[in-house]
Amino acid sequence: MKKQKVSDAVIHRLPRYYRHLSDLYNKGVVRISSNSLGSKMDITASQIRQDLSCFGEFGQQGYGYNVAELRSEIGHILGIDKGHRLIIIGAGHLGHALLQNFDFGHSGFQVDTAFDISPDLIGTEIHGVTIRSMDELEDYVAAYHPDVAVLTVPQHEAQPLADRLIDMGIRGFWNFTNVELSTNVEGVFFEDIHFVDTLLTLSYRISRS
Amino acid sequence: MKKQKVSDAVIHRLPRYYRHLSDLYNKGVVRISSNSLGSKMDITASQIRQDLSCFGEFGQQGYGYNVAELRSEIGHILGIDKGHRLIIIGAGHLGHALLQNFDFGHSGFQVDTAFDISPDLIGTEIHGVTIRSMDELEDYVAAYHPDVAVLTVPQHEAQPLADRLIDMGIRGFWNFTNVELSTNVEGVFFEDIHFVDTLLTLSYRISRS
DNA sequence: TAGATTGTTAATCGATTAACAATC
DNA sequence: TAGATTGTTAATCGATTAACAATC
Repeated sequence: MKKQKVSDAVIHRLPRYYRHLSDLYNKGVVRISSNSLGSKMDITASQIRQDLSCFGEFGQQGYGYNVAELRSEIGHILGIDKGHRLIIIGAGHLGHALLQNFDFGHSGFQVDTAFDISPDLIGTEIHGVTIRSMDELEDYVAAYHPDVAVLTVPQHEAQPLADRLIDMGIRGFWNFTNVELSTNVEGVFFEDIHFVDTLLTLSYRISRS
Repeated sequence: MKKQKVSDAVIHRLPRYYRHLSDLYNKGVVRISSNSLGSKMDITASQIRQDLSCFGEFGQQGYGYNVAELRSEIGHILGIDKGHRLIIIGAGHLGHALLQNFDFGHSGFQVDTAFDISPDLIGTEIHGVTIRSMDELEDYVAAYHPDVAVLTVPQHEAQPLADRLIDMGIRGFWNFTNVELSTNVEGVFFEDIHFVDTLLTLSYRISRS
């Protein structure tokens, strides 16, 4: 096992490995070689073995990898078994959609609660999750210290809100507003979902074919 | 101007350039050097000049780039002025959220119509867009040939639906289901939004800090 | 003109692929 | 045992950065 900094390229492939292995697992496939997994995922066998070698030795010569085992190892590397907890800030259409459709448990996250400013929503439940007033945010975070905040708020509120939450100790942001968040606090991570960017990439591709 | 295949890395940075230039433009900034833009975006000036050189010469020695002009050039490269048209398939929570919150026009797209199977939704309007029955899909696409389909349908329906739409002539898919779509038809592009993957990346990062 | 900054060529760095000894 | 397939080292490829002549 090599012990070096794991590159972003590798990190971004991990969820994809996990997804494909889960797929095989659900189909009842027991073992797979880097070669077959590679053709399924359309990457080289070399790359798979190289990627995995960042984290350990999970295969067996002459046999390949046990699907259930490799899946669980990668899940572990991704922190799926850490019991991370998150709060959702903004229960508008998008927050609502996430609460209703997204299987957080599947990624090892537990949704603690949601916050909104709308009096109509405060006190109601969506998919078993209580919507609280933004006024309770400070107290709630202080009492239960969730790990991650999901931001589905208006664009201009995102950065000041993130700064507030970082002060309260939140370490991860799943950011659905179309701004790039930043901080100089160590150990805080942002995952920005830029819908616009992906649509523009698509626009680029269909524009020149 | 070099004329080679533009790498994926470059293509994925284009929307980000566009976003930052729009930002500067809205703030009234008239000119910017690759150096200042680089520090704003946290990339090297070299990379910016190298990236832009794939598409033409947009700057002026000793001056830098005119913000409005460069923004408009990149918008043009991205196909923002092509008048692409799209349809939304699935008007559940997520489709609804996109219709209500997402400014398609901003990316140069026009939302033609949406489709759903729910009798409660069919015939209603969301944000000025009519929801039609899935039964009308074939006829509608044949008559108006939209360019892109947004898929916010259940996972297992995504690939067969995509195949159908490709047959009808759709060239681009903005896919919000958690499966990787594929086809062997030439000139069809998929932009898969994997919510799970990004959340798992975040999980990875907060798990080891 | 002098200073600034481009576009491009060359150098470096890192990521992907190939090769192969080790071994199940 | 023979065949298959790993983990790792070496080779290649491509992307990023540095350098600089051209020139506004």
